[in-house]
Amino acid sequence: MSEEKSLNFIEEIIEQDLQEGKYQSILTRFPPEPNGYLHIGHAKAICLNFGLGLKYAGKTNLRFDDTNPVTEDTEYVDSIKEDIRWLGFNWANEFYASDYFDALYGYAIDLIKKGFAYVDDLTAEEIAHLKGSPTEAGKPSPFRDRSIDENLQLFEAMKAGQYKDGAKVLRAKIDMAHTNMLMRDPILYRIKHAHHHRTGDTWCIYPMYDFAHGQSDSIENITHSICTLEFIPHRELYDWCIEKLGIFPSHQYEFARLNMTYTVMSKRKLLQLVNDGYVSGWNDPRMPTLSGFRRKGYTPESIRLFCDKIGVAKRENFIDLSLLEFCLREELNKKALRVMAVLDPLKLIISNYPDNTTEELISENGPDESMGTRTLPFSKELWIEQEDFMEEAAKKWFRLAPGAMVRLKSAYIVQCDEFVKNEEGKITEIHCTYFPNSKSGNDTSGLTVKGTIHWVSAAQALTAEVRLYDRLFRAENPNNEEGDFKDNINPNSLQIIPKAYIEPSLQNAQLADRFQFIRKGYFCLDTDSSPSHLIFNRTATLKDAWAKEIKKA
RNA sequence: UGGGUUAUAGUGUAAAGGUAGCACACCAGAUUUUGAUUCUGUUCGUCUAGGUUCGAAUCCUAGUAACCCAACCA
Repeated sequence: MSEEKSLNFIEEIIEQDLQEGKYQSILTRFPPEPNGYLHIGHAKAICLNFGLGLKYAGKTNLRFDDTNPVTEDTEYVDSIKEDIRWLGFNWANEFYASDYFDALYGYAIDLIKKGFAYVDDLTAEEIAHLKGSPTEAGKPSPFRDRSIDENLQLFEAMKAGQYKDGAKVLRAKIDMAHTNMLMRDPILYRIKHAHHHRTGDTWCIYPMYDFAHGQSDSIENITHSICTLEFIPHRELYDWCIEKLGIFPSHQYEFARLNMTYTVMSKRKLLQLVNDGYVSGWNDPRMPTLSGFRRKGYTPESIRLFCDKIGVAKRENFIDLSLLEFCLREELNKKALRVMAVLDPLKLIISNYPDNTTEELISENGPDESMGTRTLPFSKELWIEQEDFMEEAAKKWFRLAPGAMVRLKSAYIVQCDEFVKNEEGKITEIHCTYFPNSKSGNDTSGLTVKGTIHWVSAAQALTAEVRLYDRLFRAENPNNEEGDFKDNINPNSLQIIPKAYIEPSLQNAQLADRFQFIRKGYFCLDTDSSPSHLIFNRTATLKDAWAKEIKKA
């Protein structure tokens, strides 16, 4: 029953490289910039890079691309490491582009000496202006032809801190008329008198991405440097640097980043949601960040499965959020402990059940027998779900209604005799008769019912806060809509139920536990929870055929 | 208007000249002490127009569309 899975285009390249003996083994890297938290799009890149290392008996480095001290911080470094470990991957080495600042500086000197780089005194605006446009060639800077000695001197003075931010830059000398804008004398080094999270105040000049990334790959002997599509134009410059410097030739390959429905993936936008208070933080369960998914109750396995299913290719993609949810349910369905919780309570009184009596019933913890059983208290007064009763039964209604019978999960069959309504027209109580010989597992009543509902014994029920999450955006693609993406935020993305009734066994719930509140969804403890104030997050709903039925009508 | 990249069911992703397959979603049904799970089935696709070939998603020609590139961000 082995299912042969076809290779993605990067695996094909690797297998060919290995076959031809171009490399004995492969080395990949995951290169985040520590200026934000990792999101589900990063998970795709992580699974790809680390997965390749694992699949081909190679290795993968974690390298922080920390060349811009202004936006970077150790808070992000720590969160990124935590998230990668949580996803289940181990890096061979933890490196930083800042580890290579000396080497990079040396490379710059080398380029100057070879006549391939020069110091430019122009302002940012002037440089941009002379750069031309995609359809219009650029013009050379008046400083382009400085002598090698002068460039050397000036660059050293830059490093020594003799100039203010922006006063000078080091540029590559390539071709101001190049069709690739990036090749029009790109900036290699800029002056930033800023404190770096690792090198402190040692440097006041910092290399640009294009002068750091490829060389860092090269220094580490990365064989396959995998990045997203928008870096395609950079490859020419990547290769140019490696060639002019005569260093180890790493190669860059590009794949399409992940896009997903009902969310945004850009770090800039996520940062905005955090800073402007639309969410409680980077790890808000509505965020597409890995820390958000973790808090919401997603498992690393489900995210890895998702990354496996979406594939790797070069074309733009827009993945349905439901695929992620499918992967989640796929796993949780097998693992989650089944328990009962009533979120929107309605009192059910069993008229013919003895007063002041509690019965211990046995219920299975999950579909797999190995998950065992537990006992549940059952008594005369129960809480059931408001939505499980209908005053006038709809078509195909299997639940409670006047005269209707249902099975109380793991307990008895009851029949509704009457109900009580308050002045506002809200149903407050329903009265039933139970059939003593219909006890679950020992049913001799001969009755058959179509519906089974969950319940909690009122006397023994615990209370808990329950947080119900929905998608953060109401538009399938918030980026495509008119106006600001934030205008499309779903106003009902979080619904807090301050007092839900839950079965007593939940008192001992642990953070790592995964539950299915029967018929209501998958839930887990929130990090804010405490034994005296339990808080549960809804990880995902269950598929709901009845909800669909209603929609149709 | 220059350069680059990509086009296969609704969404993804396979098929390396030889039966267009798989997953999710959708729809219909069976089972069910969760209207869950599980199982079965239906519908739906090669960007367009030409050409080569016994045979084209695949090769050729010409179009078209989408995305990326003019940060001292990565």
